[in-house]
Amino acid sequence: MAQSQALSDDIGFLLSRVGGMVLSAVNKALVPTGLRVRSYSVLVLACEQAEGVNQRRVAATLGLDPSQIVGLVDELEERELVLRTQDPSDRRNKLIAATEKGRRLRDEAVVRVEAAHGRYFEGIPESVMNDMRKTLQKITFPAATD
Amino acid sequence: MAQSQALSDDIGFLLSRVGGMVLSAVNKALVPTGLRVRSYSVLVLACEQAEGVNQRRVAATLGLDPSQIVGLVDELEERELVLRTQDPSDRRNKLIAATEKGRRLRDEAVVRVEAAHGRYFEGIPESVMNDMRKTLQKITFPAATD
DNA sequence: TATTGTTATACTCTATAACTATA
DNA sequence: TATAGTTATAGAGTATAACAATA
Repeated sequence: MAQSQALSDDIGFLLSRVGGMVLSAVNKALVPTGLRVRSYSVLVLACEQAEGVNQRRVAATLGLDPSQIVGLVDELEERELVLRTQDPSDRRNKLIAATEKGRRLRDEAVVRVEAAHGRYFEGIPESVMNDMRKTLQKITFPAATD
Repeated sequence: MAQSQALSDDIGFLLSRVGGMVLSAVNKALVPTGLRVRSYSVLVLACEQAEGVNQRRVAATLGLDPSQIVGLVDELEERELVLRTQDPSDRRNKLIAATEKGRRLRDEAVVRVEAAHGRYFEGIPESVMNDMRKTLQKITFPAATD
């Protein structure tokens, strides 16, 4: 069966292909905000916890090397969208927390991102989207047993 | 609803994330063949049609710019895995066709790729995988109304 | 000794424009 | 003039190793 499988039936090919399409569409949709997918993702994570997230956790969630987070946070910090503070309980940690300005930009950006997604996923049944979401979450975060 | 959505529920994020994971796993699995995902994909397409595919079609299927195909085909041609011949019916076209050596390497590579996929997708119900495959195909190739 | 964040570097991938040959 | 392939180049993303501060 592997022998006769066409490339267009290959699930890995399809995932990478659609992932790439969505990524570049979202990058285009984000142009007016001055964000890109990477910096947008960091900002969204910073908004999720009032006390802030440490860079290690951001790196793990995004699947990036911690060294790549530095520049992204630098950029957001310069625009005053996030604050980088030292964790008092462990001074090696830095906590990245969104500012009010950051939250406002995130809200605007989320709308743009959703609109970009819409173009790709409209017409697909809700149940199929939910199954796909759960499957992808299981693969991305195997620890979370849900 | 958009406002409260966490990044880990974002379907675009999940697709890009898993797409990237699979891509890099497949690249690692392909090391013994001397292929990478890109050149592997071109080889598989070249095997699909005995008469060969033109580079424009390869570019469209892979979602790449035609200029990026040139180097990939060069590489495969140097290893005698494909032949690049001129289409007699339209001499602007070049047809990329797999050699016997190319087909043998493809067969070996497919096995490695399937094994790499297995690690990510094992335990996911067949029906869910089929729905996901169909959904992704619909997004990638909207023309094929299937 | 191990961990967080940082810096630096080299490599791959991506996007774009311009050129040639054919139609 | 339009299309297939090619070349060249700049920018973005990726991977790795080494370092300082802290635990």
